[in-house]
Amino acid sequence: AVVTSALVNGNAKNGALKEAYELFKRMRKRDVVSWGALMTGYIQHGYCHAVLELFEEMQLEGVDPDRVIFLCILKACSQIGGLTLGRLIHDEIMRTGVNRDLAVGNTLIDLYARCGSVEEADVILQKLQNRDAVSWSALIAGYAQHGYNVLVFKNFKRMQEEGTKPSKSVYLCVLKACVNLAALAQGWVIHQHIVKNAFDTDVEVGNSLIDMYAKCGLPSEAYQVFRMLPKPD
RNA sequence: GGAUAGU
Repeated sequence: AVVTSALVNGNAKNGALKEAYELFKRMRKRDVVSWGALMTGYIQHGYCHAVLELFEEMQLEGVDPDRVIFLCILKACSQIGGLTLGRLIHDEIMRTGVNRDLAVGNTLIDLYARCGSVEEADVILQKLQNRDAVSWSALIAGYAQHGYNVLVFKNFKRMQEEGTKPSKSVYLCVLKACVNLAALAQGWVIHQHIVKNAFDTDVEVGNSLIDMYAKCGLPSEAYQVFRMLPKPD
């Protein structure tokens, strides 16, 4: 079962989902890891509904979910906006105690934030003892996506106050909030942060800086940033 | 032997 689960995983990750599934079906003793390997393959290729169907099937076989299964289901719910099922899974997670797991906590934050239930996402982050940069970026991305621009800034500040360095994703979200608010002064401050933390050589960050300056009414600075970006050779 | 955030 160990070897076959590894093979299922390999095939599933390479996008050979059919092969992974065939292999999986022929296993005589499938365990929770085999299910998890198959589900992560499906989720990584965007087959959310298939993951939910596999979950039904797994439960019918009497296999108890573990943290990886929960992660897959939560991610599937998050991607399809399945807040109702997500809440049910959340309840089950609370009963099993895996809610203190960092990845599970972060995925719960992502679920609620992405589905627009941002206050619930914030509550989970507050309760997550070992929250990290991913926890904050999941929350902040939710705020940015749903137009809570002021909360993007507030939480950008909060994460730094507790000593967590903003990641590239967070900077992209904050720049997006600057654009939404046409906040040039804020954008300039963020630009200084970005330079100080050496994210300015990153092409995606650079592109967002250009976008921000162009839309906030400072095309000359947009041009400067453009010129500073590394050229392909 | 399977895990979480931006594009």
